[in-house]
Amino acid sequence: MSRPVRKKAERKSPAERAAEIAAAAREVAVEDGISALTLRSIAARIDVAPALVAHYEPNMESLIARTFGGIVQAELIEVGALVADLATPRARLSHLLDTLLDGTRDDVTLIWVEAWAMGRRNEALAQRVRDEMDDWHAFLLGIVTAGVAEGEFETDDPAGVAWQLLGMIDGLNAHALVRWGDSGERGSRIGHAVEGMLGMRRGALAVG
Amino acid sequence: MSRPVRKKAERKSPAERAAEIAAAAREVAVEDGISALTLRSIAARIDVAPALVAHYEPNMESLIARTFGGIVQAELIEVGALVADLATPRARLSHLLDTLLDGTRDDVTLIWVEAWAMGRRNEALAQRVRDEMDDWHAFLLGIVTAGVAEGEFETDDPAGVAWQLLGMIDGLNAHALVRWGDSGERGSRIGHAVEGMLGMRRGALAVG
DNA sequence: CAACTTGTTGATCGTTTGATCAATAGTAGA
DNA sequence: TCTACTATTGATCAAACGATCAACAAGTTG
Repeated sequence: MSRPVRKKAERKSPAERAAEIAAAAREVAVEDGISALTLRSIAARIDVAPALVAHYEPNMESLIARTFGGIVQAELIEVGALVADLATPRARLSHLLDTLLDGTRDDVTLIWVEAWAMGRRNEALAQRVRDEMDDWHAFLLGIVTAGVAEGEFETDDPAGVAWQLLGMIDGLNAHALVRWGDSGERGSRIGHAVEGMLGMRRGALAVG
Repeated sequence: MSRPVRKKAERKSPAERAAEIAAAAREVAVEDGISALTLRSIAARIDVAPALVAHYEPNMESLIARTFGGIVQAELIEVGALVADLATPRARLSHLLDTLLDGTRDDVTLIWVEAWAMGRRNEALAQRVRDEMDDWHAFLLGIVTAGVAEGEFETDDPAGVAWQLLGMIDGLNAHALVRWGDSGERGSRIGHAVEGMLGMRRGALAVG
């Protein structure tokens, strides 16, 4: 006779409850991916009736899209801050790659991979994915163009290089979702490829 | 009063029926992804009762895993044959990249992306994904080592380069699932990166 | 203190899914 | 021809999903 005991949820202001639901959704997504986002999984996490979650969201599509956006946006800000203080574009890029490929971000990688797939059935999510990819591209493009301006990098297609970088990072991380064990080597492998794209001599990226 | 009309399926030998079901599953997966593989979607395609599909498969997990394997294996064989006759490793690699990044293989890309995500809930699929990735890696490794032996490429970590190549290809293709429009540029962007990994001078990959 | 507003819930609906099983109807062998 | 075998099916189940809505109750206002 041990049913889930929930008396009655505390009454909160709409803004507060909406924020709580959004936070719960982010937690669920980080733990089990955005494919695990259901009215019931979110409601259970904050010990609330599923209908309440539905009451605060027009539909699941938009909730998934917004949750994806929140997580990915936060990561971009976090990573951006982590790199902002470094002296040179080369150092920023090198540290960025080390950070993104250190194998500790599989939770966010899963979210990206699921988003690419689910985006084909959820247009709101697809639009959000495009927006966030644009933001990441702009971030990388900033580093690349700065490096070109300072003479560290050399390319006639900075935007293309930025897309290429993003593709490499995402692809290697996606592989790690199923292939364990090689996380430590992910970062080191990408070096020469980046040097080739940016006209650097071999090993120049990782130095110092 | 227009119900789906199906009298009774023609009686076939187990081997024949099993092959038919496998083929139907591959068709469904290529059209709508492996997430669309259900007893009912497969049964409907060959105009058969859903229970018959279940009768031929122990469970959905293995059906999905085997269907994934069949599709991906076929593509590797197809692409391998497409490139086998070319004279030099450089030509093989160049043509391979052009082929895989020409934007005409989104169907298979969707299957890969879904497999990385679904592999976390379907161990049989995850194992199959690892196996197929190993095969692709071995294929790329063969080209790289041949190039090194013939003096076209230069690297002290051919296996790492092969993984890197695979990651780049998959990442760029995955992006295209949501970001259309740039398919024509995918192939051209990867060139300098590859040249950097393989110690080639700029532009050497694409020549002739 | 009464009336009103509204945050919250249980109940319920319609779908879709994988799975099981007794019953049916072709097919081959005696 | 009769019998044994088995490929195939309809019916059905439980689980999980998004969604809706009348009803309840905790605040707020007058």
